[in-house]
Amino acid sequence: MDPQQELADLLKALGEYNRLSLVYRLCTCSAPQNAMCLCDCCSVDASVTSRHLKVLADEGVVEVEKKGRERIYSLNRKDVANKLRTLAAQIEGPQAN
Amino acid sequence: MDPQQELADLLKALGEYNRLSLVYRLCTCSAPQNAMCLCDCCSVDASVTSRHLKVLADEGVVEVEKKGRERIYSLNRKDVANKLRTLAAQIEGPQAN
DNA sequence: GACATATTTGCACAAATTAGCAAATATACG
DNA sequence: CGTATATTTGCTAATTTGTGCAAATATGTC
Repeated sequence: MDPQQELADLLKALGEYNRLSLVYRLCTCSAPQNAMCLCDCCSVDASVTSRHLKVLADEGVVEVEKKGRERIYSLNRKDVANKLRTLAAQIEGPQAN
Repeated sequence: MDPQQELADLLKALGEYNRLSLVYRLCTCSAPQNAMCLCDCCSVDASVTSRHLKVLADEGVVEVEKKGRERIYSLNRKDVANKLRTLAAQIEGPQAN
């Protein structure tokens, strides 16, 4: 797919309050979390959290691992950070002073 | 306003294809551009470009300067780049290796 | 098997978003 | 003043998005 479209989709995925809350939550937790635990950080129905997490997973922001009846989520830290930094560098332009 | 909400709004502003096109266009142009020139990079009506530029301006992504009947747009390079890098650092977490 | 917990899915709905077109506004220029 | 160019604004339509609730699915436990 168009890389620009992919980046736009990533930014859109991050650009929603509750999804960003989920990401922040995963940032600060050293251990991966299951969906119900993550559900606490945004005051919405569990089904909504489930859908938000799916969006984040589809965009590669989070990784999912099945563990019994739970889904354990963790951040794709390096990958997302690199994409954001690449964009930052492009926006900042050649001169870095 | 809630800083998390502000960041979400910034990311949402960047997370739309045509707006991201405008940002990229402003990235690569060394000189600031007026709206009609910027209009070329996304195949939409001028009024749509105008609205997209307003969104970007409201989020502090671009600066506007009136010059005659034109509006000259330029990127807030440092500011946007810093915000993206801050988020990248948070997502990446403590270990930077 | 019966039941509890975790998560997803179907459906409905309200709100937000994007887009286009025509009209309005602002400014330059003859 | 009349006209051309640049940009914004009002209106509308189509689409997407976020949400909640109930039902379905998946898995663990007794």
